[in-house]
Amino acid sequence: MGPASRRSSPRRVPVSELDARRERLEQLRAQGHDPYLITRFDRTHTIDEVRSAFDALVGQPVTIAGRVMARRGHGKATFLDLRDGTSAMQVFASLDSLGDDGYERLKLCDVGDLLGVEGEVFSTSRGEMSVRASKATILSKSLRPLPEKWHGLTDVETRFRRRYVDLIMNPEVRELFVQRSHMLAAIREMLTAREFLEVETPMMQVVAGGAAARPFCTHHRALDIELYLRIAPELYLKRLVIGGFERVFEINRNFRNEGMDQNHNPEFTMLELYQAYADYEDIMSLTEEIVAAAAQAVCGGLQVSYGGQEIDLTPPWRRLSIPDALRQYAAIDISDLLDDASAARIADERGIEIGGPKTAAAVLKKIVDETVEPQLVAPTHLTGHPVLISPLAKRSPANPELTDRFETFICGKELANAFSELNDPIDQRSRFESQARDRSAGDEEAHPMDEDFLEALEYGLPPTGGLGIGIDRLLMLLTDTHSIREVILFPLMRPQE
RNA sequence: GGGUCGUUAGCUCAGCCGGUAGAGCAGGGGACUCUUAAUCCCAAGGUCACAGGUUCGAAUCCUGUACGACCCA
Repeated sequence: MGPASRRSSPRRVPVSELDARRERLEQLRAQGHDPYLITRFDRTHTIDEVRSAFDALVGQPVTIAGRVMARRGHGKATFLDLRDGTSAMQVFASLDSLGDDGYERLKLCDVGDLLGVEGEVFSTSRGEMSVRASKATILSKSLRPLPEKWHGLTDVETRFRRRYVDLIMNPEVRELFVQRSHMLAAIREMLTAREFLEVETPMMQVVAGGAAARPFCTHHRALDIELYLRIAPELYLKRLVIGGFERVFEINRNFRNEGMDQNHNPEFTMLELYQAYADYEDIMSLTEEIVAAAAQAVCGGLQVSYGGQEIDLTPPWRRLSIPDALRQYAAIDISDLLDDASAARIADERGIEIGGPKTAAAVLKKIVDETVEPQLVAPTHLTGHPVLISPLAKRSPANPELTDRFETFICGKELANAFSELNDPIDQRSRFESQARDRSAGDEEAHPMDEDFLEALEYGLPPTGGLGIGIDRLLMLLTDTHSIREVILFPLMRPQE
C-alpha cells in the first residue's frame, strides 16, 4: 500500500501512528504471541470485585482483564490503568515483577489494547489500589489510537458515528444505556407480574396503520408486493386480544418517515399494551404505575429533575380535558373546532399555519400542540379528544363526539397515548372511510383503510383498554437528557461521503 | 423548510486588521523502578471539510456544496 492509497482511506490517521501499532502487532506475532489467536481468558475477578473486597484481597493473587486506558512508564517500571466492564484498576508492572521477557513484551502494549493481568493485589505508597503484574497478556490489539485522555471525545457527530469510542471514553454514556436496560427490565417485570404476555408482531406490514404518520416503504421480491415498516403495532396487538390473549404487550421499534429533531428519530422504541375488560381509566392508573416503576429503576424514587424543573411522579396525576384546556389556555370553544369550515376560519383568524389541508382535525391538533401541550409540565393526562382525531378510540358514552382517550404530558412532552379501544366494527369502518377522505384531500398522515383489520374486529374484540408509551422519551425524562439521539445507541446519521 | 454557528494534526483547541500553520495530549527516539493529566530532553506529524471567486498573496474575505450543532416553523 503506497501513500496515495492511504490518503484515500476514509479516516486518515497519520501513517506513523498506524504503522507504529501495526509494527508492534507484527513483533508480537513474530514472537509467537499473536493476540488475535487468543480465544478465551479466565478471570478470577472483575475489577469491581477486586475493589470492593480490596482489604481481604491484599497479598492475594488475582487475574483481571480490560482495556488499557492510560500508561505511565518509568523506565524499568510501568503503571497502567486497566478498565473492564465494571470499574478501573491500576496495574503496576516492573522488570522485577514480570521478568525480562515479560517486561519487553509489555512495551508492545499500547493504550487501547485489551490486556489480561495476573498478579498480587497491593496498595501503592500513595494508597492507590493496584495489582502487581506477575504476568501480562495482550489479549487484543488496538490499531487505532483512542481520543485524548483528558478531554476525551466530545464532538457530538463523532460520538454518534463511532458510538463504541464514545462508550469507551465516556462512562456517563455507558451508564445511560445501563439505565435504559434496567428501566426496560423493570417495565417487563412489572407487566409480567400482572399477567401481561410479551409478544412480537410484524415489523413489515401491508397496511401501515395504528398511528398517524408516514411510513417507510420497501419491497418484497418473492411476493412482489410493496410493504411498509410499521408505524405502530396497534392493529396486530388488537387482533391478539380478539384471539384470546387478554393482556399483551410489545416493546419494540416503530418507524416513522418524518423529520428528525431532538424528540424524533426515524426508528424509536415503543411500549404498547392491551388489557381486555379494562377501560381508559384503568389504563390511566396502569400508566402511572409503569412510569413509577421505571422511575424507581432509573432514579430510585419518584422525584425527578428535568431541565431544572422538579417533577413529582407520585400518582395520581392531574387530569385535564381538551375542551377545558382549550378554554383555559387558548380561549377557544371546542364546538368551533369540530367542523372543517369553522376550524379553518379560526386558523385564519389566529394565523395558524397548517402544512396540509385545514381540516378540523388538523387545526385542532395544531392548536392543542402549540398552546396547550407546552403548559403541561407536571404529569397531566389530557382527556376528551374528539373522535375526529382519534380514529381508533371508543366514543365517550356521555358525549359521542369525544372519545375515552388520554394523552399524558410531562414537561410539555407527550409521553403516553391511550384509550378505550373502538371495538364496534361498523363505527370503525366509517371512521376509516372518513380518514380515507382526509387522505384523498391530501392528508398523508390520515389512517389508511384496513379491511383485514375490520374483518378481525367483526369476530368480536372485548372491551379493551390500550396504551402506548415512548420508551426513548421516558428515558430522556428520567435521565434529564434533552436529545433523543443521546438515548439511542446508534441514532440515524446521514452517511459521510 | 428558514435562520445562526461550527468544520484547522489521531483527540482537545489557538491562529488578531489577508502575509503562507501553532500548542497540549496521543504517536516516534532518549532518560527514569511508586506514578496516577507522571516528569525531563530531542525529532516528527497538516489537501486548514469540499468547490469556486476576490486579491500580488486566503485557514482568514465572498459565493456555493457537504456534514453537524443550536434556534425557529
